[in-house]
Amino acid sequence: MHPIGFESHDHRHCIAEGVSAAEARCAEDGLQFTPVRRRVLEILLEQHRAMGAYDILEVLRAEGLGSQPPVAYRALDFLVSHGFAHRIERLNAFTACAYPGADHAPAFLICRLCRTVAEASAAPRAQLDKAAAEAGFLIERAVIEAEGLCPDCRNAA
Amino acid sequence: MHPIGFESHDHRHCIAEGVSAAEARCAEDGLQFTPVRRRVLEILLEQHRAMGAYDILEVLRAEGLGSQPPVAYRALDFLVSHGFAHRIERLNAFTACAYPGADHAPAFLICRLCRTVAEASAAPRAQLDKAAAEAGFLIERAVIEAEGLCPDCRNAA
DNA sequence: AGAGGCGATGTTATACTATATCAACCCCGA
DNA sequence: TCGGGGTTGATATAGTATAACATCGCCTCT
Repeated sequence: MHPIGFESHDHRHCIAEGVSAAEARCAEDGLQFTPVRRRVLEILLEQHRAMGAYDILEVLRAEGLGSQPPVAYRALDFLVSHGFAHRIERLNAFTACAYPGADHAPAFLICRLCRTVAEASAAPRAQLDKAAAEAGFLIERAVIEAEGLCPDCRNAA
Repeated sequence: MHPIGFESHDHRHCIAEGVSAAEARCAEDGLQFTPVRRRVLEILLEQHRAMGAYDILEVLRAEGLGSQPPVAYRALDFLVSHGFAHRIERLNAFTACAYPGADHAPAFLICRLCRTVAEASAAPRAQLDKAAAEAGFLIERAVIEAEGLCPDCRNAA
């Protein structure tokens, strides 16, 4: 409900919590939290920003963790499919999940200038679910993405 | 509110209405409804489906209306920016607007099998607006896209 | 120990989506 | 007639994503 991403906060906490939540879930579910996967999650967690797969690949390459697109895409697919990260469709980019562990239908507030992404957890889905049910449509996955200006860029402009 | 796209209907009506609404708005606002733009809108209107820019380009090419990507993208940009069509971020594709003329924030129900797209007009935005306002975020544009199975594909499966 | 399966990674190649750039054209109004 | 705005034509290139196949390490079953 309350979006995470704009207000100042102890960001080391976000990183630590994101990594350890993923670690725990992987241990619990028998998933492999490999070095590449861990590092990609860390890269995403370093900022509340959307990053393209090729931005991430550049970092991996510099660190000797892989140099070809599939390396980045595979790690991102893993993170997204297990809820540790989200894909921002509007930007063809990715961001770390701000509510790791919570089973949630996220809504994103995306700044078009600095690409900061805030994540609100409780998506306003009531009407959408109702419309879908009436139409006989089975929703498997819904994305809500709002684009605009974050508080900082708003002030700067 | 009520989604358009799945139930059987007189589809010629959709096409006629879509084209004539665009025609009227262009005349009113001094916009040029050129042959390429008209044809692209017609192509989109022919089905309640998301089509990629290159799918459209293929049709244009076969009809001698243009053969290079910018032709399709320019026409699509025009249609989208004036509300005659929508971009489906999830699919990197486009669909004709089902409520031409109405000023609306659309929500989409996208079938992952047949790519049929239904459009619901009244987006459930109250909570999103509230969260954004609290965060000091200025929403300029919001997309809601639900992916799943349409009634037909659901029955088939 | 050896065989086989499974998931992850390495690597090459290629497909798909989108835009920058500049030239040509057309219509209209000054 | 000249110039400007908007549209189109055409070439090139940028950006995003996946297919396909080889290899490796690990675990298990025998």
